[in-house]
Amino acid sequence: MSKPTIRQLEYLIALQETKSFSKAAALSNVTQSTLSAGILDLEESLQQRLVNRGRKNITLTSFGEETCESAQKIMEEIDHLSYRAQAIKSPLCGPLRLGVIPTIAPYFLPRLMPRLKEQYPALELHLFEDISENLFEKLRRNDIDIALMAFPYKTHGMTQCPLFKEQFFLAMPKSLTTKENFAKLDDLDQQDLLLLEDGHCLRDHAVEACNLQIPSTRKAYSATSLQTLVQMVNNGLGVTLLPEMAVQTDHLPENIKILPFKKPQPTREIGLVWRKNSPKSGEFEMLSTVMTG
Amino acid sequence: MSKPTIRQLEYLIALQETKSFSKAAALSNVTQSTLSAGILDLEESLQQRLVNRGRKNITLTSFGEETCESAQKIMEEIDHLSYRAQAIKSPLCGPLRLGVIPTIAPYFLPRLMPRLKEQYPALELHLFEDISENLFEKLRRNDIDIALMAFPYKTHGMTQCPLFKEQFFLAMPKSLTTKENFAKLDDLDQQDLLLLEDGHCLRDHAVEACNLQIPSTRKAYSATSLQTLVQMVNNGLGVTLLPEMAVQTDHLPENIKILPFKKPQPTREIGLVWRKNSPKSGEFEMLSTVMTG
DNA sequence: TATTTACAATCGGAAAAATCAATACTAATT
DNA sequence: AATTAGTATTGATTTTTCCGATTGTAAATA
Repeated sequence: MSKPTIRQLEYLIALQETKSFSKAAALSNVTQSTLSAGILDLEESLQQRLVNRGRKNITLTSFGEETCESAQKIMEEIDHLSYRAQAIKSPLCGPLRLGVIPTIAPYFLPRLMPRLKEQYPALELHLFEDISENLFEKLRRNDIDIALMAFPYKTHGMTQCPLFKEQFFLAMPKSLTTKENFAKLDDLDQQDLLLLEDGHCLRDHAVEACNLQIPSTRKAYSATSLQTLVQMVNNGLGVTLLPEMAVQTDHLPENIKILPFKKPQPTREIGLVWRKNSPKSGEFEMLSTVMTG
Repeated sequence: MSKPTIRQLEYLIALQETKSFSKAAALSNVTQSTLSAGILDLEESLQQRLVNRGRKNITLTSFGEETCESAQKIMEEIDHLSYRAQAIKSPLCGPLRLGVIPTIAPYFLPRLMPRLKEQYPALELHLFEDISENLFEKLRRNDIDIALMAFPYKTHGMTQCPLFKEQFFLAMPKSLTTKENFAKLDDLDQQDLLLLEDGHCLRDHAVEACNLQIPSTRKAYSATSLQTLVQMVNNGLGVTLLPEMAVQTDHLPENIKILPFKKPQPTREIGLVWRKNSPKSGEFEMLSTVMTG
């Protein structure tokens, strides 16, 4: 009544993948006899058949499938173990798939990349620009390792790591001059507020921050990027909210005037999101300090 | 650069528990030299120190702790594996800790136990009666294996297995005679509705079902068990809602009249809850069929 | 029907590993 | 300096793993 072996569990996984003892053996880099014996041992130690040995093709029993799932979990955990051991010695090294929302990417990445290159020259950053919803889905499916996005956003089963808050500014055409040097939230719904199209969290956060009811008729004015939005404001079509980083970085057109808000200032929070069980969690913490620093 | 061994991970866990190579060795039923070599091998294969070897006492490095957590997950998964292999051959056998809420236990268990004894004579049922909140906590802490309770109730990270719905009946003193043979939900807030004390989900479900605002002043009337509540109704102190099983089973006092509700009938759902990753999930499914059948 | 094919199980021996018992080593304590 | 309390090391022994060759068996083919 001994315990299953990691090797035996590997054999079982290979067997499930190949549905053949000989192929599974090749996959596991052992001879067929070894794998056969290994599986028999496993069945012996569990006192349960794992494989239906048909003449033409073999299948796993339902308990075999169940066992295989556990085996995969175990192998995954072991891989994580080894990965982390490696990552301690040379963290943030090799490929890393980073998702970024469109209202952050063009402003934050140019600042980030040089610093990252300097501190972690071996890091291969693969970028994916998409809206929060899609990034979240990509995270869940392990299509990306980590996402840079704006909160509040519910990310179940993930770790959220807030980096910093930034305030929104009012961008208006110079023609709409006021003597005021500050905008007030109350003023907003009286004017033509231009927003990004649906799906951009910036839109939601702006709406939320300003406590506005946006009638769907306004959708006619929605734009697909902040740059476009700025152009629309420049042409006198209305006003909009711009996040701090867009104001600092963008080469803004002539005809645009930026006003800060009086308190309460509308803000959004920028942060990282990753799967709670990611083996790279430790490295992501380090990444976050590069991003805040 | 080989892979960690299950045995090595066991050694590490023993080491964390005992903080001593010799004691850990004894715990693992090997000699001190074996365990020492095992840990060294593990450190070698991960290329990382796992143990701070102080003269007086040893500690795990932070990576050692991290590795130990993974090791525990792995061991747990392996235990599950072995347990399930065993459980297939003789399911629902041995000790099982079942939590039951007080508004179900006295009515349902007398019906359940004989059938359970018949179908699974080797099952050792240990019963824990408590309110939903505490049962949930006991589940989380693995103080019980499974709970029988009433829905809706949010049980995060658990599997809910609904068994059946039961309707509520109105229990009133015979003195309050109406010509009606049915009660209506609208009638309720005009009368003295007696409820269980706070914490009982029956109270919440009744309130919810009847769409009532219960002023806290009514608390004066609250009782600690359905039996007590029935006595209060019997003494003409008011009316109450009783679940179907209480009506069917209880030897109700003379002075009480039971009325069914007109549609929409208020109901509650009875079901099982267990940890999603419980190795006994398969057996619990079987248990549920005994309970519905 | 006889033969071939395809595949898993089994066997015996060799290589690798895990383990033990004894011993060496090291720092703190007496 | 001797003792103590702990871990590391060593060499022999047992156990496990693995290979290569062989056997066994049902299906496919001739």
